[in-house]
Amino acid sequence: MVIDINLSNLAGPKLPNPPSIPQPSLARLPQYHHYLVDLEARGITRISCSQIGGDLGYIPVQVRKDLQYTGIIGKPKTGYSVPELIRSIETFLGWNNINEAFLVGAGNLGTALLGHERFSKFGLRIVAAFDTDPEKIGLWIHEKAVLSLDQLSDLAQRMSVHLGIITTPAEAAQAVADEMVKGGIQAIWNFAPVKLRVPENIIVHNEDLYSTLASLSWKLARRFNVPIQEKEAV
Amino acid sequence: MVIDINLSNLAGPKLPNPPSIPQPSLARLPQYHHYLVDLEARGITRISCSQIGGDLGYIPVQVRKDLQYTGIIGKPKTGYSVPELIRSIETFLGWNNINEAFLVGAGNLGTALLGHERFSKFGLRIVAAFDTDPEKIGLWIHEKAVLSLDQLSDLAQRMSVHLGIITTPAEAAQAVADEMVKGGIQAIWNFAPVKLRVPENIIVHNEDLYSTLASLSWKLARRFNVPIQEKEAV
DNA sequence: TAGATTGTTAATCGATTAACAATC
DNA sequence: TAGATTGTTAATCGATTAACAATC
Repeated sequence: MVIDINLSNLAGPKLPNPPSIPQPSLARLPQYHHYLVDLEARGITRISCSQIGGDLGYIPVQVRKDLQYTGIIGKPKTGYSVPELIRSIETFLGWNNINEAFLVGAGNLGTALLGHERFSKFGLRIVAAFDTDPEKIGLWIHEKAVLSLDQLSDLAQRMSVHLGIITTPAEAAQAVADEMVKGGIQAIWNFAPVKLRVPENIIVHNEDLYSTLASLSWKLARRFNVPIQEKEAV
Repeated sequence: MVIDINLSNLAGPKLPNPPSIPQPSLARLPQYHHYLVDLEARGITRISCSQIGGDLGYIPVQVRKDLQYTGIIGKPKTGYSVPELIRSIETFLGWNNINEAFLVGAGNLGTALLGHERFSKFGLRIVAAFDTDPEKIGLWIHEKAVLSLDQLSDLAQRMSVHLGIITTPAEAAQAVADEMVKGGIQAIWNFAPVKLRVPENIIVHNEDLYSTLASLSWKLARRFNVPIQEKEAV
């Protein structure tokens, strides 16, 4: 048995924790999961990579590689056990252990996330919201209290909440992130269109709607405004 | 002058329209844009790649390559003109021409997007919402009417709306996409965690929150449950 | 057994980074 | 001019895909 403990966490300017799975593979796992849960509901117990790939639009090898990262072992000729595969993905992603989270920014988007019950199936429970607007502080949104941002770092420490969600305007995001770090929060899910400056060891994931919007509008513009590109001849 | 018209749009199983800019670069452009607008507001008129990179956490070459795709030309020694660069990015992304969009799924997330005024600065105007829930049809959310999904394809054609936003539950998403395609919609911004099956020529971008959540929970789990990986010795 | 499917190693492809030339 | 910075070509790196071996 080979035990492989990675302690390179504290140093390293580029790889704070060399991921043993490529980011794109990681991002595809929930998609397989969703698909498999649906299969299971329909009573299907075994599945092959080609079948999964065919249904989701990937080539079989890619599916196989992705699934292998979760540690699943398939049987030649018959494929994988659907329930086993589901459990394997859930365990791998840590969806069995609930992460409690604080959300900052009780605007439209924040409210939407607070009301998203389904997150609890995927290891996420938002336990409280925070804001700086006195009109919002004291409200309850989807059964969660809206507290003053001042209380965040203290409460995060006392409740050992280690996940923070930022749904504030861009201008406020950095200050919120600073508060979160002060409170010992380990990971930040950032919906504000800003690159946050945080210590090395804090995990940050951006959900930047404007990036997607940029791609969409570029492609639409390209399609409608006839794709002509001018270049100065040399 | 070299004119380069790309007509490979209709065929090609892999490259429906070979992008002349890598997807990651495209996704970074809005970030530069945001940063530059802020600079401009502070009265700064010229900027170098190393400065931008230093502030946003990229190396200078990468910034330079990204910006070059927009067609901007800089001056050695002095860098780029801030206002020119802003305009260059906006033109490149097509943010000057407004895209009108239909949104389907007037739940929490849909409501949040309907209320997001800032989108209009980035070429997006959501003109109406749709739903199948009779309780919602007829309502007005953030000054936009909620109509019956039945009306979508007809209205999309008559108003030549070519962008659709899906904020329905996973189960409903495919049917909605089908309606959109029927109505002649060209591009879909999909927030449902499902891989949509649409014709080749339809542009689809997924905003899959569960992908991000997967990454976050995997990394958190990895951090807290001591990163030990067992492998069977050979 | 034969053949389908997993598992694994090698080749390809695209994005990032490095090295260097051009220019103000 | 000298030096900073852009522009461009080459090298590197990581993810995807192809080729093939192992196995039920």
